[in-house]
Amino acid sequence: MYVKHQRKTTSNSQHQLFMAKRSKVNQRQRILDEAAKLFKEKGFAGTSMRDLGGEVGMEAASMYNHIKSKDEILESICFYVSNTYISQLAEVEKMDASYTKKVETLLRRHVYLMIEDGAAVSVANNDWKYLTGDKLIQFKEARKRYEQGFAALIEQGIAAGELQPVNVSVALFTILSAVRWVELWYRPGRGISAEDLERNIMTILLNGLAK
Amino acid sequence: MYVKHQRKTTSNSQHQLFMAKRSKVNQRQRILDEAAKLFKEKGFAGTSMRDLGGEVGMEAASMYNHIKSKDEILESICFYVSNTYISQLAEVEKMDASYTKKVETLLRRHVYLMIEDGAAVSVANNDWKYLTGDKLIQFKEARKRYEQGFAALIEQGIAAGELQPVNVSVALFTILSAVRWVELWYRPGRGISAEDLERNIMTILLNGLAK
DNA sequence: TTTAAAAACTAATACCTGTTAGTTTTTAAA
DNA sequence: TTTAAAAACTAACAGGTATTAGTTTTTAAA
Repeated sequence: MYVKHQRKTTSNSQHQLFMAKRSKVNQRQRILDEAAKLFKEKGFAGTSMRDLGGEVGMEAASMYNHIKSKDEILESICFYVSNTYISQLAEVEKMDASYTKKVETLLRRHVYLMIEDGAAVSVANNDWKYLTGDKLIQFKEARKRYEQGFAALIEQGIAAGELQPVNVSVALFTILSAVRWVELWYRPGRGISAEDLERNIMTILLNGLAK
Repeated sequence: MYVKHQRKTTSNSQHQLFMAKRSKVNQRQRILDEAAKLFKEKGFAGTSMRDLGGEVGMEAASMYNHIKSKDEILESICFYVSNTYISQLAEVEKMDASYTKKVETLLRRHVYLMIEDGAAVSVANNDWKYLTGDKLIQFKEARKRYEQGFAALIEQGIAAGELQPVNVSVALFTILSAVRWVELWYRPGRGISAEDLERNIMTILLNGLAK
């Protein structure tokens, strides 16, 4: 996560086939991953560095060889999520398709990230408020950018007659919230596959519950 | 809130027209109200008793004349919300109406509580995890009871052919989540009235976004 | 095997936490 | 005006917080 799928750079030394198992970047990543899980479970303020150290298998103080501060951990997680969302928006905006299709695609990716990275998404959704100073401002701006881009798609869909003429803000937030339970509820093996889950959500939001 | 609309009991002494402005119950209620606002804003773990005292206009220690502990504040808020939800469910279950109408009514009341008591609902939604021991178990049970009651209405609606044959759990959580943004977003004077808000949400969830 | 950097440790820092004890002030009825 | 209870206060507690400094161990290349 956060530096997703970053692979070991094969060294130019022939003697070294694999990088150290405990390289700086990997340990940092482990700390971020465990932090996301713990923050999701107990909240940022409810998680101590000693808790986190316990989970990582390291003294709290030792983690400072890999991270700058507790705040920096939160920042890394939050901006990984916001950057991912914004990239997805940018990709969809470039698509050559109907607005319905664009909304559907963006929503699908939105849900997909929740399934893939539930803990990080949860932290970005719930603990962003503990960001401070510039970082707080930047995060709010990023979120606003995503929301406005998403809203624009809905608005254009309505203007083109593809979507119901509902209040755009209400539609946007209803959609974005409607999928938030995924992060709380979904676990593989809940009796429903990720595909079925996506399809059901799409049906409800696009076609409604009533017959 | 929590002891909603409890009115001053007119004393049997004729000399006393009004109760003291700072009676024990009122001060306690003020503490609970300010706590709900603060917990919503900064989280339970992120709010100190000194923060709360500052907001109430009282030393932290002085509040212990009115409350038992910080945990008890959280319990009062959470159970006020869960009790309200469960009463609403019980009322709707007694109704003589179609399942669509029942689902709609329950959802309307659900949204109404969010509009009326956003801070308390927010705390019950986000900070319940800081409840401990019995209280945590009881709260989870109450939530489960509400969710199962709500799910039963949807299930019966599907069985009666009134609602789309979607996965009941997905429908339930999509609906319950869909309205959660109200607590984060809605403020009177946002350019949309509570009635319009309710109507728009109902339209999207019952009829869908697509035309 | 030597060497030096990286990553772990222990100990200590200054500060913040919820809560209690004891005291003073406020309130409201006698 | 007296009295007693209620509600505020100050001071202190024991323990938790993130973080730093200094030291030892581990790692991996020379």
